[in-house]
Amino acid sequence: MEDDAKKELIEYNDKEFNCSLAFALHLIGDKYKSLIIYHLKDGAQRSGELQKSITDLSNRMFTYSIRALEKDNLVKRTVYPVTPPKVEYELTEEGKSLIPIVLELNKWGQDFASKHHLYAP
Amino acid sequence: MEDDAKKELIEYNDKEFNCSLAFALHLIGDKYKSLIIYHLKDGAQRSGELQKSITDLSNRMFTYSIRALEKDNLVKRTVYPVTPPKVEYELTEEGKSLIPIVLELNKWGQDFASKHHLYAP
DNA sequence: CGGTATCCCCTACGATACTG
DNA sequence: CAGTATCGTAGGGGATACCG
Repeated sequence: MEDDAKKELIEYNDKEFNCSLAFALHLIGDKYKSLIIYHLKDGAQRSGELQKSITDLSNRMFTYSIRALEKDNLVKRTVYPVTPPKVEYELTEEGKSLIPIVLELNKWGQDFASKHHLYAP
Repeated sequence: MEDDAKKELIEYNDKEFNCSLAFALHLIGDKYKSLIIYHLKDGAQRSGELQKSITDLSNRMFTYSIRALEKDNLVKRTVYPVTPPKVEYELTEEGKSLIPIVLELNKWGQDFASKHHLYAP
């Protein structure tokens, strides 16, 4: 029973999760969060660079996603008091613990796309 | 570059994905799909049992999610022509390849919840 | 028992414009 | 350069009722 799915209730920010898997997906499951984590895997990145590195990531959704990751203590934000402003983001230790999972999921997606010949010419 | 994120375009069901990670999340990232995969990890299950095993899973969302998984060739559906009707679901080989990832993600969620003392008494 | 159909809501997400 | 504000949309998701 130890490593089985816990049925115990998880409470987080006034929300409830019946399963740790559902909870994990809440933290990183939406469209851009895991992409951000992926792109931060090799170290801190400047805000603009990070945003540009992710295709189709609008400024609005970037802010939205990175703020959520920050709140959840997966990403750390550092502001340098210079002009023009400079902001860097990097993974926290807890955020880094997600890297292997994200890498695996990415690889799985690659394999699936290759097997089914989904890559456009 | 081999195991890096491919920038190549993935086309799937009239949708486009710029990253294999985003694509993978499209396949299993929403609220219940990964939970279904998790609960099928030990073998085939009868429809009703499977549905009941997942807390808060409505009949409607169960059908919706399992149909999508079926279309994506991650789950196989077997109908037994008896009365009353009996239907079983099981992971395909491709679906099984997701088990380790889902297990890891589940464990990660457990660890996070434990560290932050999120488990309700 | 297993599944579909309808109605409706909420929110993740997009586009655009604007501030320090 | 970094971020916020506002408006608008699509679809994931809940509740309920109904078929073979």
